[in-house]
Amino acid sequence: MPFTERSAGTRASILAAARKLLIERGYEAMTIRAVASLVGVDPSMVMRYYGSKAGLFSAAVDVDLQLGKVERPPLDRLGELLVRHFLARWEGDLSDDVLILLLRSASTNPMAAERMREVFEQQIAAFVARATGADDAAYRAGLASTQLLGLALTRYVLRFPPMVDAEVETLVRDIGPVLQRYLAGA
Amino acid sequence: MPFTERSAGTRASILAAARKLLIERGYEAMTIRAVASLVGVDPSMVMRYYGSKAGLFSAAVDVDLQLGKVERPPLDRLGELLVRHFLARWEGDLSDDVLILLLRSASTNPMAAERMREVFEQQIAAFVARATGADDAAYRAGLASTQLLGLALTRYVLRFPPMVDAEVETLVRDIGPVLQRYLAGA
DNA sequence: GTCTATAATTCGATAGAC
DNA sequence: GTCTATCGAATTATAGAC
Repeated sequence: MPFTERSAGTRASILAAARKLLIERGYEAMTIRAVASLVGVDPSMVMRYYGSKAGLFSAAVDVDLQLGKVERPPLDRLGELLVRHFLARWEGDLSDDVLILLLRSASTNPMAAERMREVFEQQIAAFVARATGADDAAYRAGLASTQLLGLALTRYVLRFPPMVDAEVETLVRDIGPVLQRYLAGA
Repeated sequence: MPFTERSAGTRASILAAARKLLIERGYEAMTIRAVASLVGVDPSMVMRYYGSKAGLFSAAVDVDLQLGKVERPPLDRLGELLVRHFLARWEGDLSDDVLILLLRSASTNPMAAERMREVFEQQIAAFVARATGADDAAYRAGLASTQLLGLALTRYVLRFPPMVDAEVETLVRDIGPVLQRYLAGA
């Protein structure tokens, strides 16, 4: 990389600003100019660091679900643990979780949709296969994804009042068993 | 309406073209120019008929879930009937169902997200209240929406392979009971 | 590394001829 | 009703001075 030590901080700030704009207003509103203005640098710097708007976007939506943290789960509590894991990530500072912004972008941006499929295959489906050893792990992971992404969609993106108002423990109580059924049910 | 008989066909064609572009490429790509070009009329005609891009968009995302067709449902088969109803709508020509394009648009467009909340309250929550009479009908409708929208998202928008490949009857078998639980469970 | 200046597009919207 | 012409604004991206 032809960049010095000094630029590392600016590069990280640009990435954070890009994520912030992506989350708040979507891909098309994440303009090079807006990102640069948010960081307080010149737009040409953003181009220099990330090559193009697409390059910046790609760097911004690199997501790690950290499902490794749910390692060695008891098979009969898998559903509950999974809802908790995702809700815990999402309930903090939203800027921390890239999955939400990827979700928002994926509806209108082919690059984001492709990345979404990669995340599903390499992280979610792989986790389910590892944790359950089921022969239909991919389909089970798919079912679980419908529920988890549907929850993220209605609570954080579409903001349906009943889903926004629901307590975390209520959601764990109601959705946990469904995930359990999808992942380890008969 | 200051428009003649003759214009009705063109007006409908414009709306269909707008929906097509919205589904395929999202809101920002649904330019007045692109819509006009698709129909084969002058861009100024689109402006004349719908006033603005926002006006065209509003007209394009007017959605009726036709939940009236699921009237008088047996309470113990509510979940199955609902999955079937939505899958039947979605499995046909996608251009027919406006909910998918509204879903795609809602992630990046505030107008679409607001419309989505209206659809939820006036059609889904209202249906659940009518069919179950539950005192927490709004929350139950919210839970059901997470599952139904999550299914639409992964199968038609993100196109996760396991969800795309799944047979309708398989989905009804696996997701029906979950909706049943959300809508009429203890 | 940082900036100015600008090229090259594309868009929504308007005015007005016919 | 249909069209041409165009304005004003915004964007990505590049070239090049310092």
